[in-house]
Amino acid sequence: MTTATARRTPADKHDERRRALADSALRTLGELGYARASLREIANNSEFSHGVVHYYFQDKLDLIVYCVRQYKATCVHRYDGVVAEASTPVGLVEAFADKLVETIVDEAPMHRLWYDLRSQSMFEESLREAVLQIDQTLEDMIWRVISTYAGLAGKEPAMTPHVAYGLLDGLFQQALLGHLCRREGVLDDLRAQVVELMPVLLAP
Amino acid sequence: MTTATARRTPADKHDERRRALADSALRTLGELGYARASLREIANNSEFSHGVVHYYFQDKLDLIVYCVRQYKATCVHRYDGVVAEASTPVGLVEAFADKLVETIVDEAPMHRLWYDLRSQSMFEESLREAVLQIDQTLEDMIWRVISTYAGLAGKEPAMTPHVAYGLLDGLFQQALLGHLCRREGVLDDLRAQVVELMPVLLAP
DNA sequence: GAGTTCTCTGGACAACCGTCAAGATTTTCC
DNA sequence: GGAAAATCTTGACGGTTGTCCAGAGAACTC
Repeated sequence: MTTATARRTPADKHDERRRALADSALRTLGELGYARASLREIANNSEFSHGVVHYYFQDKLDLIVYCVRQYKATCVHRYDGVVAEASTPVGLVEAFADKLVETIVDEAPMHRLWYDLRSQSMFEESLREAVLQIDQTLEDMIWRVISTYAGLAGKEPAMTPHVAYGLLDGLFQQALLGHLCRREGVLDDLRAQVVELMPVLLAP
Repeated sequence: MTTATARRTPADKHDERRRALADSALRTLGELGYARASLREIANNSEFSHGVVHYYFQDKLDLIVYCVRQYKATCVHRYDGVVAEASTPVGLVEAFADKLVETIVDEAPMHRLWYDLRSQSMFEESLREAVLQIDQTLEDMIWRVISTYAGLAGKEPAMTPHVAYGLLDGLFQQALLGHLCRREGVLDDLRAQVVELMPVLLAP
């Protein structure tokens, strides 16, 4: 009770603990993937013991889904700055492409985890609700970029948000795999690809 | 030795056995995914016992990689007919879009397995070589469609094979997930999306 | 048809998994 | 400060996994 930050209720503390545990789990999940990250390994890479997981989460799937949702929350506003600070169409596109590249460099483990989970949801029905929600959020995020870009260019988007997201996601996924394989030039390629693709997404 | 087909060497028979085992394994893998398909489950869904796997394959990963390569071989010529029979640009595009939809309907388990394995290769380095090879083969397959399409239309492709494949793969993956979630209209959407996208892939 | 090689079975193994619960430890509250 | 509630540790459990192996069975050679 010595600091001003100690004014939290027990429920808040409980949530805070869940977040901390999920944070540790995300690191391990990003390193090992969904299948090979055991609860013991997750706990080992954290300050907790392996039994505490079932105090804060019902089971492994509950933990995973919570982790994924938490990751979504930190991820969804990554391009807000790009949108806010852009003043020209070309400037927006280049800042966006740079940010995509930066994302791959800085957060490759998190994103391979995301693709892992999305693939798992094709088999595991209980993952689908969370995955579809996150996918929708990412689509919205991309759409904020594209509609802003269209506004700056004085044109209309030529595609639905869903299609635009699907196209960009395809390129991003390809670049992520290439980056993890330490292929030369994939990041520059991605930047160039995005700069070239974005005008195509607008109606002439 | 009563039939004409019995003229195989022991080595051939060994390979044939490997193929049969891999065939069974592919079915189970398509149903359960890479992580949850155990060797026992794979053997149970086949005519073999679980011990025989290590007679024909070094370990689980060896089996998986062999399966993936075998799947590639059956998959890589799926669109050859479309390319061969097309006589007009629009006809090619529509036949191609139809075939993509048919692929999702008929072979959803195989394709979710493919995306599962590609995601796993982001974590497991030993999978990458096979995955990159297959990805390249699929890219070549797509490129045969697109370059034929460009020829029929009397234009030039506006993108590299890599980019074109990335874009289409993004849409395909999205549609596959939607199909597995039993979303209404995803297949019709995919068809329309492809028909709309293909002209964009050509230079004006 | 005996002997050799190939093929396959089924059980055993050590390791690991998710889950749980009993009890130790800490925190909270009066 | 002591009771009550919360948080956490530790060890155990039943089950599953990949792998290995001794030996049964089949196929082939001479």
